[in-house]
Amino acid sequence: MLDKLFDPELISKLLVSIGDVSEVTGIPQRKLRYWEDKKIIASSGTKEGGTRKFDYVNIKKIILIKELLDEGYTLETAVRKIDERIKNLEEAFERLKAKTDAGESR
Amino acid sequence: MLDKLFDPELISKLLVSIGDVSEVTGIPQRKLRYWEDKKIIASSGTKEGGTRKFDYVNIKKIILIKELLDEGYTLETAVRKIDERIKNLEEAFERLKAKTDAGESR
DNA sequence: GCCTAAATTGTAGTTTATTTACAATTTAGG
DNA sequence: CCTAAATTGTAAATAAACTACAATTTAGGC
Repeated sequence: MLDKLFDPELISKLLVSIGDVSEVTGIPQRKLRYWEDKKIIASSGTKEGGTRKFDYVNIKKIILIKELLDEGYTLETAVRKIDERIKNLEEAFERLKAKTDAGESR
Repeated sequence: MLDKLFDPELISKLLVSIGDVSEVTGIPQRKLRYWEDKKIIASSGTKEGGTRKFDYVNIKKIILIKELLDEGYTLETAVRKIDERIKNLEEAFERLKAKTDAGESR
């Protein structure tokens, strides 16, 4: 039972405002916008002319970058170092979503 | 590896605006506010005089209620029927968070 | 120490999103 | 048809976020 607890389909649809991402991660909004400009992170579900929204994977990415920056890496290096992990995370997510789509309990 | 994929600590901090919850669930904003007035759902992380934010569990609850309403149940009955499931969901969440806090990998 | 590129930050003015608080309307069942 | 539950409408006010300028700070190389 426990209906899946973590429903990847739903989790991937949870979009968080920049203000709340800033609170959760401890990264200032201004810096988040800068990182997005530099294509380091991406906002999603943002409608034309609307406000930014970040999803779970990108928020996780922000947290990982922050950790490496605190360890003294440059932005570029930090991003490169977590690149693989993020890729894995995304793929694992997609696999889980696909599996859910493919039926199973409700 | 795959650093936990679903980090319950993080997931429970993802707060979604009423507009986005409305989009995800298909329930009009007006109705969500009404349900909150009736104490059926709760918004969290809402700062005094600020805007509502909904967390994963409440969004899941909204979806479950919607399903039962579509099956013809009244609001009250729907809520009563999912009550147990939601309680289990919350508890499972807390257990997972506690386990994460208690150390383990990073 | 000085120079450069990277990294971060500041903010005014504008736009988008949400709120409250009033009330009206619709729906289901006895 | 009547009542209570359920839903909906909206104006005016407020909160939150946006952009687009540019300035500042930091880290390394020489």
